[in-house]
Amino acid sequence: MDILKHLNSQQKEAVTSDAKQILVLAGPGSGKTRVLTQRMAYLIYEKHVNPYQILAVTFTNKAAREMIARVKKLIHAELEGLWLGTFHAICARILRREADFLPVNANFIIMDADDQEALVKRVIKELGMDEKLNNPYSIHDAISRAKNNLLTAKSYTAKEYRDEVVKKVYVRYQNLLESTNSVDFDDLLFLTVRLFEEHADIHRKYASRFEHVLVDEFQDTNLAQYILLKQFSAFHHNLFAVGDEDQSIYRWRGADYRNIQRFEEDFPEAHKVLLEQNYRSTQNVLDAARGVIDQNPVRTPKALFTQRGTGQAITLYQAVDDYDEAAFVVDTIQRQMSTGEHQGGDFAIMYRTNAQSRLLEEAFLRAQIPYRLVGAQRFYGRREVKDIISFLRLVHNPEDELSLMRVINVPPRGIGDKTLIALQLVSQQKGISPGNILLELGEKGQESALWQEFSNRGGFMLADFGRMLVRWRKLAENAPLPELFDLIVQDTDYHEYIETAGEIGLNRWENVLELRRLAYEFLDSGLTTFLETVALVSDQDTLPETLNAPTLLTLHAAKGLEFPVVFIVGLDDGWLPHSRSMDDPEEMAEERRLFYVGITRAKDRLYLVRAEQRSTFGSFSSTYPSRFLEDIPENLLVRQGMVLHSRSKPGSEMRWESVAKQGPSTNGNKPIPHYKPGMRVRHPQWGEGMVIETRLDNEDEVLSVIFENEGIKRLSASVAKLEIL
DNA sequence: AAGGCCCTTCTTTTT
DNA sequence: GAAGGGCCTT
Repeated sequence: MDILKHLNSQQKEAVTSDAKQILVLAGPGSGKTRVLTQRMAYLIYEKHVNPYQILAVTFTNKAAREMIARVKKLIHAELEGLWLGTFHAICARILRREADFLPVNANFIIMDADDQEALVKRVIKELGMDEKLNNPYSIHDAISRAKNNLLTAKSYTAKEYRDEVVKKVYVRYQNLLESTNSVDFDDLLFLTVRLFEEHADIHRKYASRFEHVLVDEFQDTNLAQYILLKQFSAFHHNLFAVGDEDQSIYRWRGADYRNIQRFEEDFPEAHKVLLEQNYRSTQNVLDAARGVIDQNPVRTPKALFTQRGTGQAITLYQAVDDYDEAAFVVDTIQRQMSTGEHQGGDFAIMYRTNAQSRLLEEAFLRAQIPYRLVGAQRFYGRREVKDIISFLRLVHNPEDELSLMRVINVPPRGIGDKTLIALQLVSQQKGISPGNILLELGEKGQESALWQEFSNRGGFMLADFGRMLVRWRKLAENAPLPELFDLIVQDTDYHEYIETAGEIGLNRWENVLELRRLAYEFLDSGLTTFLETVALVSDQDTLPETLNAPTLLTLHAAKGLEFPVVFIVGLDDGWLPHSRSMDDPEEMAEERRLFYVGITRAKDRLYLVRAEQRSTFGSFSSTYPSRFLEDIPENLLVRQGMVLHSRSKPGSEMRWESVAKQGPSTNGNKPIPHYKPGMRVRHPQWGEGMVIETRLDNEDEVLSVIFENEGIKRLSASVAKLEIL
């Protein structure tokens, strides 16, 4: 039977096992996704399990989509009724169906990270606490952790003063969520667990349906998710988990790789399979990865091997500074693309923090090489995108106060502090939510009993906005989403608003159009689905699949992906490992796993890059090489770039290959600055501009020029054909 | 009410 | 080196 054809014996063992609980410990590149998809195909095709009775959980929507496609291909059939998605998406689906038993109704809004923090901030203010002393981020973090450990506000125990603060905020925070018909990310899981605990009949309904439960990336489940898995499989007890302790990188989000050990304790009969053959990387890459991960104390030892041969040496490039780091990456890519050795999509550049992408992006722009940037936050966190989504959320759920407050005066429509205070006051007195007050004013205008509660001017302004809201809601009832989208943009003059905002170089309107394009994909499914999808997108979901270009992404976002050529940049102590992880051994171990994940993404070629100096907000500071670099056997490495100076450890004899820079400007001439700040110049594409800064970078001159229509651009004098005016 | 200016403060990772 | 907050002026 061809479903099993391309499997090795360990994989086959996992796919066809008759055991009820199966734990597959799968090293990187060992065919974990393949095992998962073939297992599903095997169950359906061979064991005649109805897809309707299968539940599979992945970590990203992208992984879910890919998995569905692969299973379909294997069995040449549709997968009617199969449930496959992220924990959050699956829980949202259940909660909407069973909303009768929840503190919110089926139209609930899902709060994203920004919303959550804003809400916490609001509560802190409301309770008269000092924001400086009670960092909203960390309080929200504590609340989130509590929820992931299944602690309600009531059951949250306060041992120290800080816990009391958290508890107080938690109570009010949860109240606000309920009264505005919202849930946060963590509630999706927590409410489902409680729903099952408190309603045996509902629990039975789902548990008896799901004859087989499968889960990917099991090492990154938190307590709530682990309990959910047990609940889902409580009737048939068929639980198939795939994971790898060494790739656990979400501890800070409540994930606990010890769930793997817990699984073995909870299900002593479980069948355990180790996948150790790696099909992805060369031996050199695997040896480097192993050198790094072997330093972690608590782990199941795995003997990863490959038949792909030794492969090329790993390049360790030491840059002068972070500009040089970016230049090295882009030069190397440019060279390998021009020789035809690789195409754009073969490359990935990974870093620890999102901020590190900036210089890389600029370098790619300068070299005129398109690139793909992975990161949902970068799009959905944009002000204009959040604004439009807030309007839509308001249409969907007028009680969503956070959205209302966000956009009630965007663009400015004369609703200021005074009017808002009045609105809050009336809302409290009458027990009507601000959104519903607006709707009432919008519908009845001066006829409304509420009219007299407001000042003349305030009343008119609020009623104006209310009228728009009423109109939008009416349209939303039967018109397709893009039509609603357009009406909102039109009614609010949003285009004009962002175009006249006077910010240079920001293509805000393009982001709005991009969001509109996205809305088109929801012609049939409508507003609710759109908002839910938007709330639950993961970073990896934003990877433009069709563009064959180098990919920029964080190490976290890299999990589960692979690339022929991988650059890991910023290998300096304080960046990787990150400075925030320095004083906790558990966090340090996680940083190491993060590096391990990065290394093992590489199929053929691995570049490790660090910079002797980095600009951390404005000022340059020197760095030390990442401590993890010491754990890579020297014989795997070829060192390039600048020579380590006195700060390197005495006695560590290192071979450095001095390489001529092969940028476009290698001509041996000593550079003389040609440009001065204040000069007027003309660029062939961008037109006239003024030089605001120049600096000599290796053999080239780097200019910052402000263009009339393009804003500030950084360019290299040797590449940009500038004309001095 | 709104916009401009200067100040600080901060930057992990994300479903 | 950006973004938000506070304070000023119009």
